[in-house]
Amino acid sequence: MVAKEMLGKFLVRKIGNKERALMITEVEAYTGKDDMSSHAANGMTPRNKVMFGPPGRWYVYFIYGMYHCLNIVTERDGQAGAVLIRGVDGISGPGKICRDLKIDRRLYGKPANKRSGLWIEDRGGDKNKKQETKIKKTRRINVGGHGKAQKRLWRFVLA
DNA sequence: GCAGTGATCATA
DNA sequence: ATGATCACTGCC
Repeated sequence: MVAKEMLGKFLVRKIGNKERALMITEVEAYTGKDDMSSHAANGMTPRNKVMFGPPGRWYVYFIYGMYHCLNIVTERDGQAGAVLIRGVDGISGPGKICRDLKIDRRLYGKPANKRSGLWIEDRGGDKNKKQETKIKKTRRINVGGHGKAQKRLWRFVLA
């Protein structure tokens, strides 16, 4: 699973001429119709369609009337799947990350690269391997759905 | 524990 | 057009 490989990498946000790089500490994986807790569980809609597209693009959605959440598409074109970035160094909670980094629907469907102003860098080197042992797996937070999907250990946290 | 808040989606 | 739901947060 791609999700845990993202732990320890850096989320870099460019605002104006300033860059902020924050280590990713908490993620959750979501897939498609085999995952009842996923936005993509019931097929493609205008909101989730980027999840079905090629990987490496941002899936940003607005929720509860006041927060955005940031995901990156991870599965091959045609296969729904994304990883929700729930926590970075110094900020915990997907809503707060988007608020602090000024992430909103304008990034929806944009690629993760410098051009879009939001991307991921691997600055870890060998450190990542040591962190492997410190990754905790838990159930996902606040997901709907039922049974098996809720019990999946698809939340990964860096200790 | 739960209110606040509005887009999204199924239903019609 | 309407109503239920929601991958959240902050305050109680």
